[in-house]
Amino acid sequence: MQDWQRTHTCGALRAEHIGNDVVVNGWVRSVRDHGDLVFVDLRDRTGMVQICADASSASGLHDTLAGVKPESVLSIRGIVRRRRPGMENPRLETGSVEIAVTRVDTLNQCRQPLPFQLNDEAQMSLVNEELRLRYRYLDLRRPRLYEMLKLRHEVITSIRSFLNREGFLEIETPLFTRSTPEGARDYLVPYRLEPGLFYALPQSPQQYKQLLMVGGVERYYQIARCFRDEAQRADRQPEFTQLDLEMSFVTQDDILNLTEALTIELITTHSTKTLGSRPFTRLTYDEAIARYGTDKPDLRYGLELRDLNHLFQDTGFSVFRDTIESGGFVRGLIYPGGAGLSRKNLDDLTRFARQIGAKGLVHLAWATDSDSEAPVLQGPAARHLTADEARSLVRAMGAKPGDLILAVADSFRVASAVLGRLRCEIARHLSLAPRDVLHFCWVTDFPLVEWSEDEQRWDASHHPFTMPHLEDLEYLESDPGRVRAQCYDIVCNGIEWGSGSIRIARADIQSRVFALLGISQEIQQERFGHMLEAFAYGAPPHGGIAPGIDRLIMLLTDNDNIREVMAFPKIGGGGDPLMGAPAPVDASQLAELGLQIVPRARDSVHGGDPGSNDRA
RNA sequence: GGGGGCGUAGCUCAGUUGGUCAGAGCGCCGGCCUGUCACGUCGGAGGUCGCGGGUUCGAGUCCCGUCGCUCCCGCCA
Repeated sequence: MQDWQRTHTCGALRAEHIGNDVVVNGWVRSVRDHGDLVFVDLRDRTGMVQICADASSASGLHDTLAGVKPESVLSIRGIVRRRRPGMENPRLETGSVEIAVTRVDTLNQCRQPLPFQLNDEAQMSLVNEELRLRYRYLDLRRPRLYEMLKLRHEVITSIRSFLNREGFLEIETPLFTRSTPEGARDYLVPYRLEPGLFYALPQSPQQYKQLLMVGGVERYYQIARCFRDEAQRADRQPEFTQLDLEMSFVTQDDILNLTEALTIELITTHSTKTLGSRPFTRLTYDEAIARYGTDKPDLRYGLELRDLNHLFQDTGFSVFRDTIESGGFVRGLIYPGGAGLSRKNLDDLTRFARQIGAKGLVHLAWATDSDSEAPVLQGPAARHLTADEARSLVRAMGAKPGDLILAVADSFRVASAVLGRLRCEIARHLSLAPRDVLHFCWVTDFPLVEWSEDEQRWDASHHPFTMPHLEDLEYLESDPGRVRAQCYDIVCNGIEWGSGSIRIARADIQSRVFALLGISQEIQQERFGHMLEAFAYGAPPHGGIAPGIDRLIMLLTDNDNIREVMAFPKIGGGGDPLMGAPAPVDASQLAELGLQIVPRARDSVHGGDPGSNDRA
């Protein structure tokens, strides 16, 4: 053992170590120089301990210590001693003791100044994220980041332990695979041996896991990296991690029950948060849209949507009547206590509704000095409603005096979507969602296909291998829109955490679905021939699910930014400011791959702006 | 592809109608300080106001363009 090597970790020292001759290694968090007395806080991943030197008892060492720079790496030898009475620091685990230094080894002096003050959490929460990611190795020294990485590791460990107990095999699948034009844009990898051919990075291991089922594995899982070249959001990254799992000889309920048991174990083990419901609430897709206006409802609060068509069939208010006559819907939502909202607040809500696609937003404030027998409603639409209509409206909505009733008249889809978004907005304004509750629910029975206006064809709402409900099979050709899929999402607090389905394991059904999706025999064979062929050799009934690991850690740590729960995330355009990726490659590499770069018409390939953001 | 926000010292920010507006806090450098833990205190250095162009006697400020980050819509089977 080298004499600089530690005998204890910084965070481990306690009163019981008083008198011990110890060596600790770590990073300097701060230096407090009092002239003839100097304190250094030394930090490793286990915690922090105070080092103390004074001029009389340790003169050369005192000078060394006083000159050391924050974030330098030191080895400190010394005697653990009790702090003087009144000088204990209750905010430190090691706060009852300190180390009286007898030797200082500077293992690595830190260059100054630092790009940001990583010992100041208040400031770090404001520091430009690109800068933090460019110096991610410094950012990661913050205890908060270490705790996140540790939690992520422990959650994944629990997942493995649970699924191993349940008889699953963890199996790796290839990262170099073939492009499938469905779904998101692929990341492509050129094939050197035959220019013009490309691998694609998998958007998910979907096809491989199904082939594992055909291969008789029966229970598979993987902590799988997935790649999608799509626009980013606060909760999306070009590469992200899913718990991918698949099971054979199971029904939808088997998968839901297993996933639910796993989820409950993860939450109760790794969080102090309360589960919103046990067993998890189950909603069909139709119910979710009808009650919450979205297929990923936040169930931590009520505020359900209501249908109002039956009240306004013959109303004199033409906006409502015309919508209903032309097959549309009038739907409503309550803003509790919202009658007192200012004109500006109401304008903001209306603008918000328009932004999402509503033609307008009807708002009716119930004056507090009127009762439910003769409710006085105020708002631009109020004069169009009869007293009877006002009375039945407040009853149907379950409103109270002082509430604001919001209504949208449009197609069922648009009215629901707009009010669903307004529902979240209202809950945010009123802080209705408790931070310490995780309300998981299942949303089931999604439509198998959705009509795409853009492409004028039916589109798979999950993916083309999703099994229809057997009792709906007869409508597959005659009325595709009413066919429900054996498909499910697990949703938590308004966030889609994972989705899955029972897969089609019969070639005849698969062909009918492909036909519905407008995928010709030729295309079927070209793109999915390997799958169809596999299914013709004895495929077991199977299905699975893929919950997002990153999103789970976000939920557990109250982060709304996915970059905060990954060690080395990418910034907006998919760039990595630390590695400098993506980057140009040598002409010889391109030549070997048979690739030629065609500059964009607008600018040169690397015609960036030299004044900003260039790396040292 | 579209919309909003941001870009001034190492970091976080202020800078009004264009005219001592190149500023603050923290950090950094130097001095002093024996009980601090957001140490204190005295002094100092540090700026192509993202970049380019325009208007003007004069631009951090106004206009045009551009680059970057960020949030949202589209997109993400």
